[in-house]
Amino acid sequence: MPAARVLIDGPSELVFDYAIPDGLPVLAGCRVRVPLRNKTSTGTVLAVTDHAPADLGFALRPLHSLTDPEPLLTPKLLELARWIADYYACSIESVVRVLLPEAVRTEENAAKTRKAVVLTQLPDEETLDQLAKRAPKQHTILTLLRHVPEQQMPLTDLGNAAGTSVKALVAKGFVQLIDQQVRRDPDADGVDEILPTRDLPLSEEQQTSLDAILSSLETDGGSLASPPSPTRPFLLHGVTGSGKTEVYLQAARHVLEAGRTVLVLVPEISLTPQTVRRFRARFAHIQDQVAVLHSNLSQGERFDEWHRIRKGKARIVIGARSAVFAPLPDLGLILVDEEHENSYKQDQVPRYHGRDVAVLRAHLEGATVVLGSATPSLESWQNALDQKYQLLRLTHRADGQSLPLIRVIDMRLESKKQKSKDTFLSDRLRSAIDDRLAKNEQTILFLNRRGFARSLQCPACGHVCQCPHCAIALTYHRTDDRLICHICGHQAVVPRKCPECKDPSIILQGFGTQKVEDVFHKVFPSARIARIDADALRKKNALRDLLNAFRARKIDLLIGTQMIAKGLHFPNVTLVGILNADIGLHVPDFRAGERVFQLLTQVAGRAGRGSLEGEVIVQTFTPHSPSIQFARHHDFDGFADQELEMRRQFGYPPFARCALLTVRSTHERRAEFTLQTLHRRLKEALPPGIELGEPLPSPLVKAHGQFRFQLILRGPKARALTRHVQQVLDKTPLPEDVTAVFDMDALSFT
DNA sequence: AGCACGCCGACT
DNA sequence: GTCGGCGTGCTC
Repeated sequence: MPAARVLIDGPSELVFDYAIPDGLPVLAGCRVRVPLRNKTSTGTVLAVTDHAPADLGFALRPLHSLTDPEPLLTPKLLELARWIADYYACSIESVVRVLLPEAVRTEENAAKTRKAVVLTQLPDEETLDQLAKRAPKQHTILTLLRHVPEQQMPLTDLGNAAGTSVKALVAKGFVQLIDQQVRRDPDADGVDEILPTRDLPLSEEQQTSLDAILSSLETDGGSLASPPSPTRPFLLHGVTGSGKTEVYLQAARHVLEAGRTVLVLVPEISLTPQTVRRFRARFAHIQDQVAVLHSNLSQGERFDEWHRIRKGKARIVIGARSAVFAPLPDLGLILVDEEHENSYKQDQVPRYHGRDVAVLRAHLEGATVVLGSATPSLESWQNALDQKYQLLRLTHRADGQSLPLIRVIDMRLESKKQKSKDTFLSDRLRSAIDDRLAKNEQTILFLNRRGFARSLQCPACGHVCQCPHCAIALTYHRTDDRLICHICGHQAVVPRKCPECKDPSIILQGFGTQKVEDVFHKVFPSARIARIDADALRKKNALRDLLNAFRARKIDLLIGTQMIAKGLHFPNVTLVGILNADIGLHVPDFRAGERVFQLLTQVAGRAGRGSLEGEVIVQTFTPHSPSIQFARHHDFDGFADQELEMRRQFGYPPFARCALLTVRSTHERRAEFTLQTLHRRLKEALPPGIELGEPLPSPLVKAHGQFRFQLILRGPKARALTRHVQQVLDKTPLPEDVTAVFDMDALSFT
């Protein structure tokens, strides 16, 4: 008898086999109801076999029924899940959980309905006249219904007092009450009005890129007769403002016209609304076919969007990382915007990289994948150099503007000149801002730090206020007048005197967006200044409102963190100031230089996007660092060359695969000892080529009340690395209260 | 001896 | 997650 392997719903990872009753069309990916002990549970079929496993020693119980007639997961998505489980050393169950999120599985989230009144039979004129006199309310409702589309409207739209009148009309047989399905639209409150756009004329480079993408779509068919064959992924390297989006949009149009579907990945949830709007505007005639998928949707929204996508009602899906699993049928094109962004890597199990999964999914589905960036990751860049990816380049800005002029200011000289230790505004930047204010042009100031000031340090004894749960300094937040830990959120009151030496002159160190804002109000009293960072944006829609105000030129000076580095397009911005370019350059991470280069390039790209020329002023204490110098000359190739040389020399990615094994526990000794044990076992029978790092305390020794120890593994082949670690973990029971975490292709080493 | 409670492993 | 078996320990 055939059997089904079923993953039971719920937080546990139970997988059991069930017999399939005769005639029930159970396929892998189906949702089923199964007996579990003396109850009924729901679950997902992972696989179907012809015969039950032989050595069980008991008869399989038969599964009850299918919840949906068709499988919710396609064989290709299940294959993707198996690959991810294998590659990232996690259970297939954990991957299926992501493929088929809770909100999508839960039947309570199924279609939301509301009562609607529908006109069934209009009474004759005579009756109508009578109603007008005797029951004017009923008459009004009938006349209303006559003139609305489909002659129906939601009950609530008739006002709260309509109930009795409607009841009377139902009794007379003129109207009926029905349950109307309502779509829970995640973008509903974001849409003011969408003005349709048309394809823009393309530059020569854009046209060449588009042609290459389209020809790959043609050769790989999409015809039903021949299954599509995989094509090489494209790496679209386009300088900031070069019009990558226009290439995406036109490629998407061709795919949609060919009857296939499009998946668009953006690095952050906050970037989805603007992308959705751009696609809805371009595809205005089918704008209800645009769906949004990310982890901030409500359960209902998620349910509706997911099922709309699976049924082919939504043919364009836009979302963050997890949208890579969108159940699109006939997938033709995957666009990964800002492919270098680290946020594509999930920092929980399964620790997959959205970009890499996109490449694999495209391969499995015979779709074309385009990775776009102004600053490609060195991993993707090396793949292009190796001809694994096909490189497409946009070297000019679309509007013919030149890239902004970047000036580097040596803050060491500036400090001497101004005779102050915490200078953050150079004379050059100050006069540049004055100049823009006079010309009524806009400025963006970028600062890579949250909060009012970094830390609270005693000038007498050097004591720094630290978080009791995490080994980092607390950050002072002025609006709350509190110290807050940026790792765990712990809050503390500000001490009046030093907790160590009782000196009352404890002072604030460093500077954050709030302090910068304060100082700038004093230096530029006439300027309209606003601040954008995670703290200022707790309110819903705060980001959208602020950006709208900035676009409408109600703000002269925008101060912000990372957030304003990405994808924003403001034609009137002619000056971008980077206050502290060094931040992040001195962290213990081999990708530090790459991150600073990316950040500077992206932020600088916000300047001069309109008809006016842009200028960028970079303040730094290390003006000669390669990241800063190459960014200054807009020289991605030069940066990549020297950075790749360094990576090759030291055996870092992309020339080796790199993984991180972390052990956590509330007991410091237990965590350390467990990692040492794992290290010893990993060392025994270490496959050739794998380099095993020493067990060390994590750079952030303590976080969330747990002690962390880690080791780094490197090797030429990801699979060999994963397999070895998996084998050791499988046969090493962990002590109580100890967790081990394996992160393949780790991007963060803290 | 009889019963309450809580831990722990099994659930196909 | 949830059920039930079983051991512990307290009470009748």
